[in-house]
Amino acid sequence: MARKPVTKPRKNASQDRSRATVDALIEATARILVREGFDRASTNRIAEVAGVSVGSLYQYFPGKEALVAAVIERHHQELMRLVRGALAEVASQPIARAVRRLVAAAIEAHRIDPKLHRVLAEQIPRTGRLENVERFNRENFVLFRTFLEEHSDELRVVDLDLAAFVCVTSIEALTHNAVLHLAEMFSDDAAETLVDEAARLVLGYLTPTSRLARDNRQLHVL
Amino acid sequence: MARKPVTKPRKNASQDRSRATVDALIEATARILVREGFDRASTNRIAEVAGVSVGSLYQYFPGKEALVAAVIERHHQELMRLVRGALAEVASQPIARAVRRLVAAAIEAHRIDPKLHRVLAEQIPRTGRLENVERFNRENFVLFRTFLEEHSDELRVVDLDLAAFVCVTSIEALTHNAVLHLAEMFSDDAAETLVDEAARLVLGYLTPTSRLARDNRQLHVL
DNA sequence: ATAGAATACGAGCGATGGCTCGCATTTAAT
DNA sequence: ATTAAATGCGAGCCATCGCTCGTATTCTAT
Repeated sequence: MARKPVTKPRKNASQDRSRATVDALIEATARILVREGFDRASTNRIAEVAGVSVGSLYQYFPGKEALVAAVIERHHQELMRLVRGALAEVASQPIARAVRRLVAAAIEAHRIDPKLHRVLAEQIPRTGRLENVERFNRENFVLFRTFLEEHSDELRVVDLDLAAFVCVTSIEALTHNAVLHLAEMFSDDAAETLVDEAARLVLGYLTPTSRLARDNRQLHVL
Repeated sequence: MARKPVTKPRKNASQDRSRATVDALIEATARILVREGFDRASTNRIAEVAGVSVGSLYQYFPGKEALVAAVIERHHQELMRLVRGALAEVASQPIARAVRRLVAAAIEAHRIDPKLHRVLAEQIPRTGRLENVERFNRENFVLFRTFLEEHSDELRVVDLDLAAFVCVTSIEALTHNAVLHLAEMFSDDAAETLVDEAARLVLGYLTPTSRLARDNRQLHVL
């Protein structure tokens, strides 16, 4: 096929080549998922879009599920980087400020790649090996629970597990629905309103009324 | 095929026969969805389980999607019967009581057929004709919004659309996650705790602090 | 009893999808 | 330059799926 069997030593090594193939495959999977949906994401099509043959695909991935799982994994890593960052940054701040920041982070996270997020949430069968979506929320739960522990003196709730469940579930659902249903027309303005509302929701739930009133006053001053 | 071409006039009429076929098909679809998942629910398999031939299936349903849609529809009718009932019953009560009752209804609804609910939520591609799931939540939103309107004097929120979105989303997510993740080991006791928490969450969000304190006192007395 | 309408049947067509396997090309080592 | 390992290729196998259509059965009306 190569007219001139070019003897010139080519570029980089074999490990790089295969890595590129793998990356191309994951990227292609993501693109197809976003642009054509889960159903149209056949292994043949993925390979084609990746500019790679099906055979190569099966050298690196045991099947379609693994491809999708890789996409999910990559996406979740991005999200968690954001969330973890916000949590660290906020760990020692008063709870009112902290919660606001965390909600903001949740929204940011959902705005990273909304279309992909939507496909993953709506079209991926959460069956077999693809139930990892749950693990993702588990991690959020654990992180938020430790956050609550460190602020337990500011809270009125007793059962921290329960409280973490309530908060994480609510925030996730709110941001998720907001970003996905309002879709593209989700302005920075709308985002701010949502942060206010969500923060008020979980703060009212977490903190004693006295503290809530005081914090509200302080927030308005700032 | 019939050994004795029994001349005895049989029972009921043709309309009943076809109705039975349709019912059997819907029921079979639901059963397969629950027991084997969306992927294994092929039209052939559905017909087989329904004790009916594929041909008959296609006389009453234009395709697989329609079958699934019918199952969804039936399930949602049940849910909405519950929700609507609770809302009517509670329309004129003070908001603290009302919200508690509504949350309780949401949980009841999710406990009707959790396994089916789970499959519908997790495995059905929300694409094409099957996006009706969203319409369902739309209705909840509208119902709850009018509820808020009628209690607007008891609220501190200004934007009722926004408030309805926050409440419906949170309650739905909480009950959904609770019932599905805790699965079978979701005792009546756990349900009660959840009602408390969810009610506290949205009441704290909806009502002014003064009213909240007063209502809490009242609830404890009762 | 008979005819025609309604209902049911199920073998099989055409399409698609996941995946394999034998062979080609590229790279690294000698 | 030679060789073996690594990597890539893609036609095509096999299974499944959604769905059609010609035929058989049952029901209603007369």
